Amino acid sequence: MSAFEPVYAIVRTIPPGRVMTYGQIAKGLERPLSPKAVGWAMSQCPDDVPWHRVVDAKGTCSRDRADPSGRQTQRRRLEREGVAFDAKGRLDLEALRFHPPRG
DNA sequence: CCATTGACGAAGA
DNA sequence: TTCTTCGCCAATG
Repeated sequence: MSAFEPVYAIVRTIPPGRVMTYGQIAKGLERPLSPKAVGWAMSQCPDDVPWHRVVDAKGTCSRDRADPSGRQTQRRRLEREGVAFDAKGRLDLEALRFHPPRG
């Protein structure tokens, strides 16, 4: 099993149509990591994690280097949940950012 | 152990 | 607003 389960646990709490950023997750952890570490964790997340609900701090989709198609997949999945993107391919973080309970 | 890479973030120009 | 630079933690060679 992965040592990043706390990261996956948080991502799994994000409801459909909502998003979180890598940095937000990183700081929200009981034992905080760097946003890069969270990105690495997500790169090998299990299949039951809604990875598409995690975007960068600018509200844009990620992964355009490893798998160019993945970026489209993420956007498609989010749009399917009702998330709207602007002309620059960004979403409204202030409105869509999910704030998980800390307990 | 050192250097490079990776689904990032904030600050400076 | 876009691009560059540095910092960050973990994995890989």
